[in-house]
Amino acid sequence: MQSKLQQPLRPTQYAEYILVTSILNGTYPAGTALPGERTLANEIGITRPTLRETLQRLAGEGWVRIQHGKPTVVNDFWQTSGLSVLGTLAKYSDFIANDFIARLLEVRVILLPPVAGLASVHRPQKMLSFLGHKPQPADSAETYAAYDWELQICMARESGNPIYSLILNDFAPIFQTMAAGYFAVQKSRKASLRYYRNLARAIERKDHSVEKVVRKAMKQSIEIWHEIKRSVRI
Amino acid sequence: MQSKLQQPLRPTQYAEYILVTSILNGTYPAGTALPGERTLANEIGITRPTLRETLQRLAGEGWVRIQHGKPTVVNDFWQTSGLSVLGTLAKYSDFIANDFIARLLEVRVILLPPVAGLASVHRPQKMLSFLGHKPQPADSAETYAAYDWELQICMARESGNPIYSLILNDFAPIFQTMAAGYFAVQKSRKASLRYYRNLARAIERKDHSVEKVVRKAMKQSIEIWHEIKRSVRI
DNA sequence: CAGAGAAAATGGTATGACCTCTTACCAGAT
DNA sequence: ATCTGGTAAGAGGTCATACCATTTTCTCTG
Repeated sequence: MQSKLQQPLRPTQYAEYILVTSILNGTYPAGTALPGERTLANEIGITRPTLRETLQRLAGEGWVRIQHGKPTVVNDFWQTSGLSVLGTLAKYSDFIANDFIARLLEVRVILLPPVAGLASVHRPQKMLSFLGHKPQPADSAETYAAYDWELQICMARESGNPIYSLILNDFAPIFQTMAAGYFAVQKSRKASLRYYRNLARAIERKDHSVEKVVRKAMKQSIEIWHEIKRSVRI
Repeated sequence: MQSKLQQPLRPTQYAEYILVTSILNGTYPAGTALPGERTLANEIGITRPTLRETLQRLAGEGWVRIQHGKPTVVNDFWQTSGLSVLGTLAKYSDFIANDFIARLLEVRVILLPPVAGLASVHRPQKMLSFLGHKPQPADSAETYAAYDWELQICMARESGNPIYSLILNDFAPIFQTMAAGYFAVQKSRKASLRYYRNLARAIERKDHSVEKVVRKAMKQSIEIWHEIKRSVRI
């Protein structure tokens, strides 16, 4: 799979592209020093202020460590970066992003059921009203993708713990790319409709079965995703 | 509680401080447009390139939305930011950070047990060797804080799912500030020692009791934390 | 040989000019 | 009166260059 279509990128975006790919492909290995800003800007073909904007941004994400007077060094972003790298990785290296989708879905199996449980206890009416206008069987993949994402956002918000919202926001870029392919398959849309219906019923029952319903649906979505990937590769 | 002692901040850090606090205290409400870069730089007392570095960084964290030609607008960071805001919030507004610690601990109760379970299955020997050199009862609070943090990092790394490491990295800044106060209390250190011992035994038993042990310890840590906060307020 | 100081390297900031995009406004055509 | 196109203003994007601050290295001196 190729990287995103590289339109005439702005200098700052081009610099980010060059730096990130160079770090990922080993041109600038973790632990080594980056060339000086002056030479680096010259190599990339942009000016130093422009390069610095990009460097500051990458430093904020944990890719590099900038220190006054010392050379800027490349980090092992597994040890220094936060979830925000997922967005950048999704931008510039799709093949890595595909590996991450499976891992992301695994995390979701752990995280979302308790979140749904909290939301169903704190704000059951909000959840039910959202589940009330679920998509129709004939709706497009985009409609399903948008609705499914909004449902997760809704659960996180109504859980009462804002941390969950922040985590979800970091998941957004990779999730969006995944959802397009996922909901293009009819089986996924059908499964999701069942999930939405079962979830609404569980919330109405108030018998703490919400977590089980969500966990089951999340596990099933992993299986469907793997099926899709298999069928695509053949 | 006051904000961190503001040393002679560098212009770029000063700008970040001004902007973040101004957003948090409502000077620049979410949804409104920020003053133009030229006037804003003038107001803060720095130059435009310097301001831009800060703005780019804040935009990367989701505080503002920058678009070519249009004014820069302030975001509702609950809807746009990722976990990385926790670090910035911890920097500039401790009172909010204190609210977050409780929420962060709640998330940890959900997240860490499964992570520990995965790590104990994938790399039991690594976990046991790490648990082998646990701190002594007489060690300092700093020693406990460092060890406890490294244990979490170790579990995330050995879980086999790198996403967990990224999440933990985002937790780091707030967790570090919390650990200092937490492990200053002897009860916390004793409880942790029991936890480390029980965890090692559970891993050796290989009977899937690891998750329960970790969950119990995490819940207890919340109780202890609340006790500490109560005693401090009186 | 050791220490102090100068020089080099590197990141940090400042100026000011110019380019590009977006928007709003206005004159002209329909 | 309405639509269309152009034009100007405002905002962000980039560039060029000079200078400041910190760190490191090397050299000179005692």
